[in-house]
Amino acid sequence: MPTRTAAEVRAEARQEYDAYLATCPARRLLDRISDKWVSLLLSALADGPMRYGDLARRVAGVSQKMLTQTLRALERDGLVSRTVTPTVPIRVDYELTPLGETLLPVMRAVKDWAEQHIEAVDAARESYDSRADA
Amino acid sequence: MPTRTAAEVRAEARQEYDAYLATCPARRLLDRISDKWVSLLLSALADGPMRYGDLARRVAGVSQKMLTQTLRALERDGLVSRTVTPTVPIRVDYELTPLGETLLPVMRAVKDWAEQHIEAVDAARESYDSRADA
DNA sequence: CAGTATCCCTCATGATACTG
DNA sequence: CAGTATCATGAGGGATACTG
Repeated sequence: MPTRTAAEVRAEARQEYDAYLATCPARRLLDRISDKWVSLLLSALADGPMRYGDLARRVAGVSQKMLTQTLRALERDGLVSRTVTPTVPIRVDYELTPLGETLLPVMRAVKDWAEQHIEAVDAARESYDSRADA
Repeated sequence: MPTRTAAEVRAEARQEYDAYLATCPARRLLDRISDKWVSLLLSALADGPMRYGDLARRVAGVSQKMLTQTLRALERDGLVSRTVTPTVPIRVDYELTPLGETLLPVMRAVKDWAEQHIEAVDAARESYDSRADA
């Protein structure tokens, strides 16, 4: 009789794995940029600084909660800067940091692959589905 | 009195937005590669074909459900090929397709950015948190 | 060996309402 | 204007058990 069951061994492997994912740089970057709203906000900010309300309008469909939450995360990671002007009414500007700007080429690489190969993916998908339907 | 409330307008914007996201090539690629297990499987397969059980061991921590589900999705998208050898016991090999291999440079670009800039991100995060804690 | 089927539960997101 | 707080839901993912 083993000291640990197969399930226990796998559970432990998963924990180690999660710990690895939490520290793996590439994984962390993927998690960050693949967030639903991040790429939209970054590309909106690529054109220059924007106010909170401008972003809300530009990225129509985002809730206040997610807009704030996403911007805070980007600010925390040093990718976006937040500037408060304590006028009345208050004014807050968001802007890409130099670090944030270095991310744009990576986003572009993703976009380029997608635009070049998405048709092949769609064709493969259609082919797969037609086989499955048969 | 407006025909549509602000909430209705936003709800409609979200729908249009979701439709846009569903077709946007770059978005779809991001969704695909940022899936929790995809990058692991792709890099495992980058070294050559692997059997189902090999992948399960190599990517320790993945459940059978997610392993199968992820492989099926990759196969459907034409990124991975699945070859069944109906011996007893059955044997199934997975392998990157040529299309799947074109994805590796993109993954490398992500990895390179991460390795070059992750320290800056960590520093920003620490700085942000120490401010917040104050 | 390589899956499929089922249940369950957490977490992320969104809607809504309120505030400095 | 630019948020914060609270609540609800639903989809993703895991554990477990079963199968060709």
